Formats: sequence, structure tokens, C-alpha cells
Amino acid sequence: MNDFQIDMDEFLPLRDVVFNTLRKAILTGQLRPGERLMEVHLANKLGVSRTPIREAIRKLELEGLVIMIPRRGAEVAQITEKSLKDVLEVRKTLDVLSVELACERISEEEKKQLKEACEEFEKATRGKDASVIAKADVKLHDIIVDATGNQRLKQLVNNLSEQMYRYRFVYIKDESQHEKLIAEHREIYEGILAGDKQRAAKAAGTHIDNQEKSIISQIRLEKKR
Amino acid sequence: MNDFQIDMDEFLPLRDVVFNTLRKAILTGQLRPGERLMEVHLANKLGVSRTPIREAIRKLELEGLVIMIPRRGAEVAQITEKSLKDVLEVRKTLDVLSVELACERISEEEKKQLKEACEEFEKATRGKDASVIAKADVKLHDIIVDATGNQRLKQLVNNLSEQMYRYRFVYIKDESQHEKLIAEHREIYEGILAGDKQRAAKAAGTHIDNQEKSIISQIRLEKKR
DNA sequence: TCATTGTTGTTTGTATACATTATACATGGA
DNA sequence: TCCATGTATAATGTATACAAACAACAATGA
Repeated sequence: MNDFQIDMDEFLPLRDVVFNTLRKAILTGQLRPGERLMEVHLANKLGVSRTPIREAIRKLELEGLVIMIPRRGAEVAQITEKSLKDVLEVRKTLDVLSVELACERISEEEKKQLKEACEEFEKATRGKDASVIAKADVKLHDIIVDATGNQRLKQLVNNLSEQMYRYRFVYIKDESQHEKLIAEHREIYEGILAGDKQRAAKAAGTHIDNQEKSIISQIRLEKKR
Repeated sequence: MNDFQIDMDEFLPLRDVVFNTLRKAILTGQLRPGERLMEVHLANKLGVSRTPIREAIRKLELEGLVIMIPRRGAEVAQITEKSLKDVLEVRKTLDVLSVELACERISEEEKKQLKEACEEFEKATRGKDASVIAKADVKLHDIIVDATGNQRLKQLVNNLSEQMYRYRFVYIKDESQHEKLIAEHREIYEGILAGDKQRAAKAAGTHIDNQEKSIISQIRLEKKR
């Protein structure tokens, strides 16, 4: 249990390595909501001193992934149905903004990438490997936010998306939804290519709405256990 | 020069005091873009050790107010016209979302507060004291985002607003704009009270557009100097 | 039995010491 | 003069040491 490990490949300050490690552990659920993050413990586990651990926690704190209790330290933030609805409400708006801006600003090169990503996604769904599908999904959305040319938007959308990383697999694993997912992606893709803002925006909206449904029902399930 | 001081009133961990202090110094322009934040220097200046300084910088880093250069430390992030347009593009969308949600969800109590804040703002503009006007403006917008009941939205909108804190006074000081500002606020206020999403959203949009114009022209002025 | 207080251990908060690296400047040679 | 190299300095990156606060639990008294 709790067997996350540091990724030594990276050539970064330890604080950033620790930050990425803890972040991933939280987002994938290896560190559970409510779990305390004790500095010496983490330091021993990851083989570093307390300093980089603390600095990583400061960043996680600002990102909202952990909450600080004075003189008691950090613990993994609880995810409530309410907080997730809040996140999704904002994310929906920003995703819609993204595709609208993408309609206006996408380059020819990016259009090609988008087409490839779309096909890649369809292929991935046939493969049934959830992590491959998830990756293809991320790729597709990345291309869209990149096409907006708005760095800040990209950063915010990515951040909001990652808040739901834990639940990503819920709706990706559900094969009965795959056709729907493909159709939604295709609709967004075609809307952007055609420069049809309304069409793309509407598709992006329903795309999020469907995710919301899956995730919320999953949360209710977890709550009951 | 550079005469910001620590605010000792606060009863918080030093890292948070330092964070707030540096943040304010950056947002008000006391720490200029490009300026290096050297740890020992700041530590001496604020009378603390390097540790809280470093932890504060980690948070500023994640917030995008400083950028880290490996082995060289932190410096205050540059604000370019592009980065500001990016911020405003996102903020406009989120402000519009805020008033739309406020239309649906505002309580009777909040309606009363909103009315008062609106009148307060009008009174403030007659007083000509920019900081009073700014405060009334913040109050008004706070009530609106609070009325959405969406904590995440509130946090993001506040953060984006603060990015432009430096330029706030530009459009607030310009008395020729006061009538327009009052009218815009009134329009937003009445739209929300009437539950008229379209009306309120449109007003909020033009409100941001006007701010954008003032701020962009100000940036171009500063650039020329 | 219950409440209060004392004590001990654990954890965070802060400071400082040590290691490493980048930069600047000087020195020497072509 | 210009370039290269070496050295010194100063800053960050990391580890550790010390202080203060909190929590748990035991002991004591009513």
C-alpha cells in the first residue's frame, strides 16, 4: 500500500520532483483524501530532507490539493460532490471558451494534429486499454487549448482537469459510452475545423455534462461504501 | 525605494506573512517586473530566516507572480500586453459566468447587500478618493461571486483580478469614466435583481472590455517610457 | 469515578550550517 | 587586443539542528 516512488529520471530541483511525485500520488488516489502528509515520514520515504518536502507542500497547498491545519501540518484535501460540481461548472465554461477561441485561431498545422489525435482516440477506444485511451483524450484536449494561444487559459484548464484525474477512468472504462465519446469528439473536431463556434461550443458543453454525470454517480457510489 | 514592510498584525506562520507581504509588493508594483528576489536580502529586510522566504516564493511561483530560474532564484514575472490580454480573456468569461450564476442563485439578503454596495460605489465616485472607489468596486464584485455559491469560481476570479491590481487605479482615477462605470454597475445590478441573465451578462462583458481598453493603453504608455 | 494537571513524545515552525553551482573578474597567453 | 582559463565570491539547493506547540496518556486529587 501507498507504494508511490520518486521518479528519478527527472533532472529537476528536488522540490519539484517531490511536488510532481506527491501531486501524482494525490491525483491518482494513492494518497487518499484526509490522509496526513507528515514531513519526516515523506522525507524518509522519498530519501530527501524535510526542506524539499515542505516546499512541495506549499505548492500543493496553493493548488488546493492539500489543506493546511496550523501546527498540525498538511492533509490531502477532501473532494466533495459540491467541490467537484464547482470545478466542473468552471471547467465547462473554460472548455467552451477554448473551443470557441480554437475555432478562430487554429493553424493549419494544428488542424492536422487535431485530425490525427481524433483518429488516434478512436483507435485507442478499440484497444480497450484505459490508460491509452486516457492519454489519447488528453492529447486531443491539449491540442485544442494550445490552439487558443492563451497560456493562462491552458494552465487553468489543465489544472481543473487534473482535479478530476481520479475519476477519469470511470467514464473511460465504461465501454458503452465509447461511441458517445467518439461522436462528441468528432463533433467538436468538425466544429473547430469548420470554424463553427456554436456547433463546437455546444458539443464541448455536452461533453463535459456527460463527464459530470459519470463522475457524480461514481462519487455517490464511493460515499455509500 | 523598495520600502515595503512586513505587516505584524497578522497572526500567521511567517511563511504566510511573507507570502502576503511579497504578493502585495508585487501587485502594487513596489517590486518591479524583472527584479530579482534574493533570499538572504529579503530575509534580512523582513527580519526572518531564509526558510519562510523560500516557502513564500514557492507559492508565488505557482501563482505565476514570480518565475524561477534554476540556480539563479526567483524574479518578478514580466507582465506583457499578451499575458494581460490572456488573463482578461479568461476573466471576462468567468465574470460573465459569475453574473449568470448570480442571477439564478442570489439570495434576498445578498440582493440587499448588492443594492447597498451599488449605492456605496456611486457615493464613492463622488468622493474622488481612488482607494475608496477601488474598495467599493471590490466589495461589489465580491458580493456577486459570493452569490454564485461557487468557491472555486470565487478563488479563480479573485486571483485573475489581482493580476491587474497594478492597473486598477488607471481606470478608477479617470473621472470622465465614472458615469460609465456607474451605469455599467447599475446595469449588472438590475440585471441580476431581475434575474435577467442575458442583460447582466452583456453588461458584465462590456464592463471588462472597457477595463481592458484602459489597461492596455496604459501598458503601451509605460512601454514607451 | 471523573476531572484536572503534569509529563512525555511527536510534529510542525524556524533558523542555520553545509554543498553545489553560476557568475564575474582577473590573469595569462596568442 | 581578444580569448581562454582559473579562481573567488555570492547565490541557490539541501540537510540538519533547535524551539515551540499540540496530543495522548498517566497520575493525582476530590
